[in-house]
Amino acid sequence: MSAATAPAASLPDAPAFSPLYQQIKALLLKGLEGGEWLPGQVIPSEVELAARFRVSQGTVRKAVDELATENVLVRRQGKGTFVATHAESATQFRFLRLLPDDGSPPALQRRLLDCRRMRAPAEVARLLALAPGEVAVQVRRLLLAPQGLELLPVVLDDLWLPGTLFKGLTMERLQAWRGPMYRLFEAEFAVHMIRAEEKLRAVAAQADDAVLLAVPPGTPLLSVERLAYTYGDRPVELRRGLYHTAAHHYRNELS
Amino acid sequence: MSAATAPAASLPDAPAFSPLYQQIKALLLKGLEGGEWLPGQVIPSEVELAARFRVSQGTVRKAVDELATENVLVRRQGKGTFVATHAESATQFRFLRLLPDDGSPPALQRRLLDCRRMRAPAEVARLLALAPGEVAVQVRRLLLAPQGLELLPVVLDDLWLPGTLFKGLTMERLQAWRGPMYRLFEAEFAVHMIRAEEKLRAVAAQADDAVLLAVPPGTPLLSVERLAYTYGDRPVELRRGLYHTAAHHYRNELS
DNA sequence: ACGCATTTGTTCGTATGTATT
DNA sequence: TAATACATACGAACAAATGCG
Repeated sequence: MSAATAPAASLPDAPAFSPLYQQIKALLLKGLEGGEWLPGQVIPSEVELAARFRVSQGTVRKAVDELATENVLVRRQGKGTFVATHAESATQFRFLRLLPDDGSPPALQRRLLDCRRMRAPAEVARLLALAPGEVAVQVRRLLLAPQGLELLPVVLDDLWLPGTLFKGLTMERLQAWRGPMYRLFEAEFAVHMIRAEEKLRAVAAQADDAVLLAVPPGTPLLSVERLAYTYGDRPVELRRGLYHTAAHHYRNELS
Repeated sequence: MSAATAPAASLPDAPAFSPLYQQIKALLLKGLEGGEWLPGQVIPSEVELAARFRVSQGTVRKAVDELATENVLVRRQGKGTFVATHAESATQFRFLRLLPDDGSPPALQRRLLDCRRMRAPAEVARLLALAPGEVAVQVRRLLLAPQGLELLPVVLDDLWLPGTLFKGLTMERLQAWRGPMYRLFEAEFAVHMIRAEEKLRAVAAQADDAVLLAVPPGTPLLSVERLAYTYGDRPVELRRGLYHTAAHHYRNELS
């Protein structure tokens, strides 16, 4: 966006200029990345930040505004500005787009299938920007929806996480945890997901997946491949979900 | 969000208070809805608007800012603020999320299959907020992607439009049109899509759809049901797309 | 090629309103 | 009630991009 009128030669693509509020925004992000303020905590008030960075309150405000619209920060009038967290029920379903067709609120239960450490397969390593052969944690789980008196499997999730970041993530630890998984990652491993990219396609259920999802082999399933990022655009989770969309759908808003 | 501290009784949920800039925003939207400024045109400068509405430039600015982040307006430094349009190549693919797996830019060709006027089926009428039995226009088309030297069908689209708004929309008219369909709607029927909701699921190809998409019956397809809205949250298009996701995927960004 | 007017973009400052504790 | 925080609103000045004479 910036270097449209850049000199025709030499300089690769120098930023060369950045508005003050963008610089402040970058500084705030650095603070968040460095753990100066943790998810759920208040950051200093606008006047304090203005004093610290030697800019006007309005400039701080503009930086915070952008971080708030990106869901990195949350403003609360009269209380302060907080680091976003996956703890609150409001933000609970920020990354879950699967809804029941009947319009009822999502109410999925977890069933943990597996959790193991291993060398990351080449493709996984590439997407997570790991060195070849580096260790990764793989997690498998089912999400089940109440259907009358029963629980029917709806989602089969496969997760890959960098082993260095998730030391000590075990089956027991996951099993014991109540609450959103991303909240566990925040609280126990200091990894906070702020953004994700998803690729969706329709696929046919393989034999083994079909068993777990309790559908006939060949049943059309929605495949959702997610790459989730922390601060600094670092990919830290690869997730492959298979959604059975008989009584649920993936909702998206375009604008 | 507003009436959290409202008096416990009588009033249902009165807005009771709206910031100035929100009122200005509403006035701008009314102007857009009324056709005072058409897609692609400039709106008055910030100072002019400030004078007209008797508020400060900063207040106008905040209203315009919000409309710009909603993609209703587009700001261009040094030139002015413009009404968003589906004409420009930049916004061309705003509502198209299907991308080739190989990362190449989307390059889909159209093939019109059908265009007819008829009474809207009950379900279509309900979603488009039409009176029962009201006339609707149905359009069918294929989107094809170049694959080597051939063209392979990738998307089968089924559209429903309110008949009263789209008088004179014929097969010939569609056939003759070069450019985005939403641009045709803007230019010829004064209907501008600003927002859409999509519901995605995986389905098996029916016999007739399979023929058109050149896939075996039962092939998993991505079903995308879109409801598109104009100003004032009026639904004006129902679209059901079937995507063959063998070499393409639906991309989504979460934040 | 240059400068000028216009328009949005950035930055500052100040005052007041509203929500929370 | 008072203090603190974010929210709204105004005003002013300069920078950067654009288009025109």
